[in-house]
Amino acid sequence: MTVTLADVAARAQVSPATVSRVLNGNYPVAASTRERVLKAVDELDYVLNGPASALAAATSDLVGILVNDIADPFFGIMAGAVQSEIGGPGGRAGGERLAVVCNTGGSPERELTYLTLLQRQRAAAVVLTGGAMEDAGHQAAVAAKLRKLTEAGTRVVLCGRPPAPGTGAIALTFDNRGGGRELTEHLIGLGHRRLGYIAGPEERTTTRHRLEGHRAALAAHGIEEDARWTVHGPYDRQSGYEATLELLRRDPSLTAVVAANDTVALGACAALRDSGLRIPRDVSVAGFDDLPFSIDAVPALTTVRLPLAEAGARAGRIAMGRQEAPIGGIATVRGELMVRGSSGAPRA
Amino acid sequence: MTVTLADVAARAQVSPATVSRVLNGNYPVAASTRERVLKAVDELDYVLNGPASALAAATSDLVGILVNDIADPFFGIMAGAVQSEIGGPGGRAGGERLAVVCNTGGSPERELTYLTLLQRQRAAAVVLTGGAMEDAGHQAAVAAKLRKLTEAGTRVVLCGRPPAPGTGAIALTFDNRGGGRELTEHLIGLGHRRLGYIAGPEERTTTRHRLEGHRAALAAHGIEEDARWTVHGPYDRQSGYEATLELLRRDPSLTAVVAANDTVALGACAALRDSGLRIPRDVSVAGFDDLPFSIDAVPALTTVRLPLAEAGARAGRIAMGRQEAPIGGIATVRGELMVRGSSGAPRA
DNA sequence: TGCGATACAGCAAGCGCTTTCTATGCGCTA
DNA sequence: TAGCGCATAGAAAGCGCTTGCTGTATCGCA
Repeated sequence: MTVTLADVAARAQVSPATVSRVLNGNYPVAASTRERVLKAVDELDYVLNGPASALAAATSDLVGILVNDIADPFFGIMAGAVQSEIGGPGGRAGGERLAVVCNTGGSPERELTYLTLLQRQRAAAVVLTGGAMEDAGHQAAVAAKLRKLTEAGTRVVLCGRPPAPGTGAIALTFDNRGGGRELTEHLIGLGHRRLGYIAGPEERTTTRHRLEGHRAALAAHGIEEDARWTVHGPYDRQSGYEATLELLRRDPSLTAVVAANDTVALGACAALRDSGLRIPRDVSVAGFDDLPFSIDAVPALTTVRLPLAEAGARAGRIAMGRQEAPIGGIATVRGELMVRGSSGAPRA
Repeated sequence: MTVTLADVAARAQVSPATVSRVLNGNYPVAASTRERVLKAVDELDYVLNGPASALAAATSDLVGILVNDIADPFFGIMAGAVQSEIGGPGGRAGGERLAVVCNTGGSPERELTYLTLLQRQRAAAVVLTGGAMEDAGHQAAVAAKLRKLTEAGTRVVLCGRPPAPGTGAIALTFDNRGGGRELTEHLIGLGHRRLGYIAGPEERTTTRHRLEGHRAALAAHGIEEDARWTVHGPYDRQSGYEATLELLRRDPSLTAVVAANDTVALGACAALRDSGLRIPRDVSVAGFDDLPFSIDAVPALTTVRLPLAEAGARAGRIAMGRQEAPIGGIATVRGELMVRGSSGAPRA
C-alpha cells in the first residue's frame, strides 16, 4: 500500500539503514550508493513517515506558535516573522520544519490544551505571542507546563509577553507601560487634561501595563483621574465604537480618547465621526501598535509603533538556537511614539 | 526519564493495553479500572507520545491550513474560522486536534513543501485557502500532491480557491469574476467611463478572475479598455499607492480606480489624497473582500464582501467530515456588493 | 445446576524508522 | 607480504503506542 523505507531499500539494493542515512545525511554514504537510493526514492515517490521517524529519533521538527487571535494582524505579523525564521520551507534555515500556528482565541483553556498537544508532539520549540492572562491559577498552570516543556528540551520563547520566571522560557517583552506613558504624555504636552481611556479586556497583562503607563503619565503631570474616564472592552473595533459613545455620555468634555490598540482606536474614530465630532479639532485620538492600516486612517493615527516583525523574527531565531538569548533570558522591546494627524491641541 | 504508557500501567496495576484503551475511550473498560488508570496518569503527569501513537494507529490528529500570507486578515479570518470548526482545543468538536496554519508566503515551492510535510505527518485533513498560482507546472505538481493526499485518506478542502479536478479535493470557490463584474458595473452605472484597475500579482487565479469580471463589465457596456488603465502589483498597500500614481501619470482623466483588494485600495486612497484629489468627488475608489478595516476608511470603501468566516467554517466542517461536501465536490461562494462612500458619480 | 453469552483484561505482534554495534573490503605502510 | 586503519554497509534492537486475538470470570436463563 504505502511505500516504506524498506521498499526503497529493496529497490535500491541496500539496507534500510543506508536509506535512512542517505535521507538524513549525517553519516558517510558512498556517492554511488546515495545516488541509487535517491533514484529509488524518486521512482517510488517515497515520503518519509513523520511519526515513525519522530518516534525513533525521539525528536520532531514541529515548532508551535501560539497566538491569541489569528485574524488580528498584530498576531499575524508576529507569527509570520517567527515562521520565516523558523526555517520552514523556504525559510533561511536549512532543515525543514513544520512551523504551526495555533489560535487560542484568547482562551486560557485552549492555550493550555495547545501546549499539551505540542508537548505530546514533542515539539522542537514553542513561541508564545501576545499578552498573558492574569488569572493566578491559570498563570501557574501555564508556568508549570512551560517548565515541563523546557525540561523536556523544547525551547520556549515568549514574544510580546511578560517573563515567566523559573520556567526556563526566554522572554522578549514589549514595553507597554513605557509606550503607554509616552503616548499620554504626548497628549498632555499638547494641552489635554481630560482624557478618556478605552482599555483592553481585564485580566490581561497588556491591558494593565498600557493602562498603568497612561495613569503614570497623568500622575506625573498632576492630573487627577476621573473613574468615569476608563472603560474596558475587548480588543476590537466595535468595542472601541461603543466605549467611545459611553465615554462621551459620561463626560462630553473629554478632549482626547486613548485606545488600547489601533483597532479599538479605529472604532473610536468612527464613533466620534458619527457623533459629529472632528478629529483632532474636537477630540484627539491615539492608538497603540501601529498596525499597517493605522497610517491610512483619516486623519492618520497617532500611536506607538511596536516592532512586531523584528521581535517575531528574533524570537524565531532564538527558538531555533540561531541567536543567543538575551542575558538573564529577558529582553525588553521598546515602542516608538508615532505622532500623526489624529492628535492635536485641544480647542481653547 | 520520560513517563511512558508502561509506567502508568505499572502504577495502576493494569496492562499497557488497558491504559491505552482508557485514554482512547473506544473500548469497554470497567469504571473502577478506568478510575485507577486516570489517577495514575494524573499522579505521573503522563503525556501521551504523539508520534508513537500516530505511528501505531496509522493516523494523526494534525490538520493543516495553508495560507498565502498570515499577516493579511483575509487569510487570518479564514484560517481562524477553519480552526474553530476543526475542533482544536475548545472547538465545538470533541476530539482534540492540532490545527496548524502554514504560511506559504505565496511561494509555490513552500506550498509544495508544506504539503509534503503534512503528508509526511499523515495529516488528517488539509485546507488550502486563497488563490492559486497559474503556472502550469506548479499546478500539476500541486494536483499530484493533492491526489496523493486524498488517496492516503487525508481530506482536502480548497477554500476560496478554484477546483482541482481529479484530485478528490472539495472546492469552495469564491465568485471573484462575478464580484468583480458587479463592482465595475456599479461604477459604470454611476457614470464612470474611464476606470483604472490595479490588479494583483500576475499568474494568480484570484487576480485573473477579478480582472476578467472587471473587463466583462466594461465590455458589456461598450467601454473599450485602454491598455494603460491596468497595472499589476502585489496585494499590499504600497503597491496600491504606487500603482495609483502610475495610473494617474498615464491618464490623469481617470474618474475611478478599482483595486484588486481592500488593502490595495487603501494605498490607492492614500495616493489620491497625496495627489490632492478628493474621493469620490474627483476619483472614486473600490476595493474587494470587505476586510474589517474597510468600513473605517474615510470615506468608507465601496467593495465586494466575501463571506470569509462563513466559508472558512464550512471548509472546516467539511474537512472534519461533519458536513457534507457540495454535490460534485464544488460550490461557488458569492460575494456581495457593498456600496459605500468611496464611490460616487464622476464630476460632469 | 449447567451452559452459552457477555464483559473485561492481557498478550504480543507489529507500526516505520533510527542508531549502535559489528562486519567487510580496501589501500597503505613496514 | 602481513598487518592496520579507514570508509562504508548491514544486522538488529528498540522507540512508545495500538489492537486483534485470546483468555477468564461473571451473569443470565432454562
